[in-house]
Amino acid sequence: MGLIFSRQCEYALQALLYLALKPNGQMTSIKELTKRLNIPYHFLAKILQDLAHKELLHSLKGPTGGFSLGMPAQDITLFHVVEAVDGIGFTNSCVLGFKECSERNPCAVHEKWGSIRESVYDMLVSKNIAQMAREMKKPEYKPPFE
Amino acid sequence: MGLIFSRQCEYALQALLYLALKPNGQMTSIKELTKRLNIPYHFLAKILQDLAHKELLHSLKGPTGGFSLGMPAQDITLFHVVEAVDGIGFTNSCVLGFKECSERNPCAVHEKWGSIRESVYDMLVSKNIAQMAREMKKPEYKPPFE
DNA sequence: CTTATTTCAGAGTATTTAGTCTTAATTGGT
DNA sequence: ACCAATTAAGACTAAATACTCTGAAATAAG
Repeated sequence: MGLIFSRQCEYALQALLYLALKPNGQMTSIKELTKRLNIPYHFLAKILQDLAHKELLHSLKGPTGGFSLGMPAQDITLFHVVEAVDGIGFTNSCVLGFKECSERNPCAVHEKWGSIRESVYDMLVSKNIAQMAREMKKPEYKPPFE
Repeated sequence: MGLIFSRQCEYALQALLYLALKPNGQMTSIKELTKRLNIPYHFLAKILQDLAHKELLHSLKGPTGGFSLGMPAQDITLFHVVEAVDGIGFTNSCVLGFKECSERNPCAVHEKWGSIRESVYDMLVSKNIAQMAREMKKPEYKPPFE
């Protein structure tokens, strides 16, 4: 049912966005994240663990421990996250599910879908989470983590 | 993993397209369909059964029985099929998974995604399976059912 | 050194989606 | 009437995804 991205990926994006709003290097606990983002505790823990392995996050144990971004927020695009969590199979698969779909051998919506796919790709690479976090700070935006 | 549509939906689309190439009212057996489309027999049987319940297909038992389109091919759009099989949740859900995402309270990619979603919708309603089937008949197009 | 707090790791459960199997019902042809 | 071919139906298994639980390891603070 998840539209394009898995729920896991959505949660990852939400968490990274939340962390991007924090002062540089400040650690944030899973507890705080799940409380604000309304994501199941242990599930989020798994996801963050995974993101740490993939170096998108830095983690520290013990009291005062938690997670922080593994690199500058402006260097992390939506694409990075999606790639890390869901993979990028969508960039070359046929909407109708035909295995043999290609330029030479297109399905009936091959071209139309091609341009839509480009738009999606553009959206993913043109947005970094620093920008996005800033936009979400605007007063008229009531963030999901409130 | 399924890009946008479930595998079930992809199979349904492929089957309907195949049937749209058949002379009006001619019955086609599951056996023929699975052979040509390379879809697991019993799974396709379930899917077709379901499409028959939803009146997109007409079915007949017995020898010479099988399935045929439940209405003229030019009246069936991609949207009809997707709606029947997967539902149309994608028309109003947030890419980032925020529940509260709306015009008043947009996420950081709300507008960009909005226009992409419109393109997808356009693609789905502008194509009927008669057209699509015709395009697939072109000699340079090697259909998936060969 | 002890303790409280936190992530880490791995096993376990639940739900959904994908796919299978078996038996019954229908129907055309002989 | 009979037979063979076909869909109908429902229970079943498999795999993927979503989510939970428990115990261990790290570490900051007293």
